Amino acid sequence: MQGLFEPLETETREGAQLAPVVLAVALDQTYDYIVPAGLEVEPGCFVLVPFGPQSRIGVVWDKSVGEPGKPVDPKKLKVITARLDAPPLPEISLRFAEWIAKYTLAPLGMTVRMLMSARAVFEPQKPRFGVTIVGGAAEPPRMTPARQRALEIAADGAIRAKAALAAASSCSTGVVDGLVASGNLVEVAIPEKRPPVPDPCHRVTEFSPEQDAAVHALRSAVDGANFSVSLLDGVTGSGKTEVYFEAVARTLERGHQALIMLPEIALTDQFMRRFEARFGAPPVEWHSALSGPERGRVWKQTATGEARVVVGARSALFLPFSDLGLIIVDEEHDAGYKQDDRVHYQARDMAVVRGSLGAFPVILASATPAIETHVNARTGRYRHVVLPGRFSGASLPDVTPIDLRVTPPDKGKWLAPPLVDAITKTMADGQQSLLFLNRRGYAPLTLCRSCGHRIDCPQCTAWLVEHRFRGKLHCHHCGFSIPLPEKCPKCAEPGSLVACGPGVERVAEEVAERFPGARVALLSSDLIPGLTEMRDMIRNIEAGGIDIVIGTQMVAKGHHFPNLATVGIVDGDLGLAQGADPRAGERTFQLLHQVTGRAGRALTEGRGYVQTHMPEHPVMQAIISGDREAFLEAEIANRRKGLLPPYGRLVALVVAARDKETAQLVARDIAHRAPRSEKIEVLGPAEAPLAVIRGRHRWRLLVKAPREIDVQAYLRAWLADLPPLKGDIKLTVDIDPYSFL
DNA sequence: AAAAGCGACCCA
DNA sequence: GGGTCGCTTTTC
Repeated sequence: MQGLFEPLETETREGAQLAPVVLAVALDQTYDYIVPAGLEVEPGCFVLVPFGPQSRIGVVWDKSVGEPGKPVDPKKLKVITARLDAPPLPEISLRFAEWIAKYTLAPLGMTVRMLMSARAVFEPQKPRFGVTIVGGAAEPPRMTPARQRALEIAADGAIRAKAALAAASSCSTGVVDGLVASGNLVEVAIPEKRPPVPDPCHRVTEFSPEQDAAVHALRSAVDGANFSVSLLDGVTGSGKTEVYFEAVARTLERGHQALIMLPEIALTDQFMRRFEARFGAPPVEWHSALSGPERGRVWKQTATGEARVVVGARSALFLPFSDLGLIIVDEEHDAGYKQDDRVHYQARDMAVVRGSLGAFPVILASATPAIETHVNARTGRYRHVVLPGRFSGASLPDVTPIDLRVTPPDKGKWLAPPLVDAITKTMADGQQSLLFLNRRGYAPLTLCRSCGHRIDCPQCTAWLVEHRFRGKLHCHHCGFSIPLPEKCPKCAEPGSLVACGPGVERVAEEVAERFPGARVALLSSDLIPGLTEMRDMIRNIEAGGIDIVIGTQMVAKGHHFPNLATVGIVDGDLGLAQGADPRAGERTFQLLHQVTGRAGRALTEGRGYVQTHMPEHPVMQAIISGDREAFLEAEIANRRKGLLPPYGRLVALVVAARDKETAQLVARDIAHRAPRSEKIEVLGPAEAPLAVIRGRHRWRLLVKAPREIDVQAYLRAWLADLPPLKGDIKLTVDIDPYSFL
């Protein structure tokens, strides 16, 4: 609900009214501006203001922020140029921006920037034009078959875009233009189309008794009309989506908006169809693939309340919802919810904050909840809603380890004999197989057989990855690429370069050799040009048009392939090597569990195979036995012992500079200046595992604090006393880091 | 975040 | 002297 804020009280001595304004720049304070006579501004509204030599858009705030007590020189005060007619931000959005800025130590201007992500909202909107029939006009002087067809289609009086009418009557837009010239059609503005309204009663879903209990629990959370967090915990295929749809339905019945967050937009197509089946209308989408005008439209619709249900990526959290009453975070364990550029925030945790500010329930859903979420559910901070078993009688796949020490693949090959046999059998049964390898490209390393040179990135500490389909070597950290060289760049020996190790492209090559008749789909983000192509491919797989799917982690998430019987994990050990990352085990478990869970979701019995060099590793044991609880116990005990999240808090500080010594010295100096504290540990500096990115050397510090400590206050005190950073030195602060590279 | 300000350096 | 380059400072 858009409430009225406290009135603005600041005034100059001459009596002119002042308004504090936050600008979308990296500054942590408001700037006061004179409100010209006759202009009405209220907190949350957007204004155009002069800022130094430039003109910028800002948000009128409801109080001064930063630089306390310092009176502004009245001569410096400038006047607001204009008020923009974009809908003002609701008060909760201002509080949310402040909260995140405080928590992440980002400047307020940067979190406000996230509230202004739809630039089109601030530009004068140009209506789109279309054509419609003119009643009673005389027949055009030269009637042609094409003109005839166009007029017949336009006869219903609807307004259509020129291109749409031309396509419908299979002619060029020239024909349409001709009819406009002859006066039979007229150009009119196309009215903004309103989003269709989802109907909570459109179709009633049949639930099993277990599901019914979960539905009831979530509905009562919505009816509680207050802040609460529920963990909806159920294996893949247990019907989580349909269950939380009922909470959405209840929210709609109570007249509030709902937000459903998904980690990956590629997932949305199947999701949209399920949503539409339940509610009779699609939800409003929000993600990075939207065009500028589309973003503007959605942004406005959330502000006016026309958008009832939004499905979106993490940035949807910053839409100006007028009356949000529920957030669902699907696949809540997914690391994609952590944003690691500009403002470092964890969208799942910020969704909980948003719920608390808006006094409404938040539902976290996952088959493999994050350890943090688990602990919160166990200690009663979150409600734990469990969905046991798979729906429609299908069982979870059996997972068989393939010990690569016992049955290794042939030399230069990557699929071990037992996995090849399983795929052969699956094909013979007319079912689908999925091969998973979380590595893009053809080979992660190219080396020279003659001189031993390994081709690395000139500006990062990383090997160049061969992408054979594109004929290039790429750096996955900075975007550097070179054409695939013919000879060694070091010793110039021709034909001496060899590809080492597998990427998905190489697995696809092996599959094509071994199964010449198979229809193969290769799903890797760098090989798919856009959202449409991705969706077409997924639909093709669903429809059974593919025998073997090969993919990176984008196939692990959420898809439902009814005919998929066998899942093979090419390298189960891949994620476990990341030594310093306390979440490596958990993440590998989640990923492997999600991938193997793709098999046998319909009626077929699913089978999973994990190729590994260490079948005795606890993560592998947990995957093989399916004993999630035992694994969780061990991980939780581990976290508690090591004071790792959620029992302790981590903050990563990274110092980066072009010069290695400078970066190291500054990092050491910063560590040295850390305020003494008995409870807080400052580790490092140590050279980052990815020591150089884009030519900048990086040194890391890790701060470890007990949960109850106000780590932000500690950091603020520490960083405020630091001498200003000179030159190209950059310091980034990452509260609750997810990446340890 | 972006532009103005300012000093260091280069050149003929 | 004029001009450019790169770093620092300022923005109500």
